[in-house]
Amino acid sequence: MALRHAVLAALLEGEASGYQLAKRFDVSVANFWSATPQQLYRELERLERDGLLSGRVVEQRRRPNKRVFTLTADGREELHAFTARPARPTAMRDDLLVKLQAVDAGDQDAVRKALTVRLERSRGRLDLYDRLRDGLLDGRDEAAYLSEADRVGPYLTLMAGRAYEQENIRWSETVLGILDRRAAARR
Amino acid sequence: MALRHAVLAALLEGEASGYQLAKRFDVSVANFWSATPQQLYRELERLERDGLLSGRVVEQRRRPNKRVFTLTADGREELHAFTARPARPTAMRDDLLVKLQAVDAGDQDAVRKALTVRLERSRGRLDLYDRLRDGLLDGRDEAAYLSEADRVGPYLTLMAGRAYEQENIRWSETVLGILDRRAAARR
DNA sequence: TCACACATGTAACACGTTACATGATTTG
DNA sequence: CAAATCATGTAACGTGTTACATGTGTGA
Repeated sequence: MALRHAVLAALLEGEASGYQLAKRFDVSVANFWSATPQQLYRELERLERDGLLSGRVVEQRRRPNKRVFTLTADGREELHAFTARPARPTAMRDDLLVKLQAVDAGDQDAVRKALTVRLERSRGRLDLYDRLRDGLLDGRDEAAYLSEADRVGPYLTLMAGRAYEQENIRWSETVLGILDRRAAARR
Repeated sequence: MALRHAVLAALLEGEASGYQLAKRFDVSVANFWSATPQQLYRELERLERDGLLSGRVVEQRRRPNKRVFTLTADGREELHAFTARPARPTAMRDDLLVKLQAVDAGDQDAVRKALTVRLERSRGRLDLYDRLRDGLLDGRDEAAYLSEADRVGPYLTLMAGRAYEQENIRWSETVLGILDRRAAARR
């Protein structure tokens, strides 16, 4: 039941329509909670029905109208209560690692290819996170930011994403090296 | 559809019953694909029905009988084909990071508590992975192991788990430090 | 004797994914 | 003129979670 809370947490950044929320998830939230647009539309309806969000239609001239959603007081309370409930251990589910586990009985070249794709993706994400970080810091150093900012949550989750991608890059490079050496030794 | 392939990959280590497979997932597979016993029982039935596994009943004297499953030739082929299909980007879903994102509107102490629980868990997992690694290496160094072993997949995914938990430990410690300093500054 | 490990499942529900549908406007 | 972006959704299906049910054997 944490998609709800990921949505509520994302709306702390300010009101959004389903479409805008999907964008927001793509760039920053996906880092700790990924969701498809369809899930978001469904969840927004439920949250509104349950009184945790309120929606209103914004009429637009050269665009289709949109429905933007804002946290209600109940929504904020629910989010607060959620942070106090015990978190359950995270479930990892990584396609690529299943492939790597089976690499000795699988297609070596395809797995190496998949690793390079992952590596490139991680580099891209890291670049994005660095740019987002620069935007948050806005010239200040980290210590200054942390003592001035009234919200540190988004910064800390961003740093988690950065660390995760950096580790991913290091690990992928190591594994690619190992697989390449083994491939060379087999010829 | 990758639970199937995680099960097939886990059975590369040798035949297992549903119960044994659940244990195997807990200690090593959970690192890249977590699943509940219920999911495993369901999937084992499907895989047998589809001819990718064959099951046989092992009668036991002082224990309930068990059904152990083995990869069939079709199962190995399917696993090979899977390694060659494009992997999709991993979907992160982390409860704790949702809480951290909302920490400024949430219960600070509860979030710090949750972080220490996560930290302890990561330390435990890291210890486990170190012991599993020692078991695999069996006195050899990594280079010797990698050139001698006929399967490197399980070692490489284990190293992914190690790296992930190490990073988690570093990051949790940093974040706890930051939150503690902020809590102190607010008094 | 009490809790834990062995061993297998069912049922109901919640959540996530994929494909499709619609239609306007802006950018190349 | 085509492709991408804005904007919202439905339907069908596949996967994952939770609670429950059952019974034996082993070790503290």
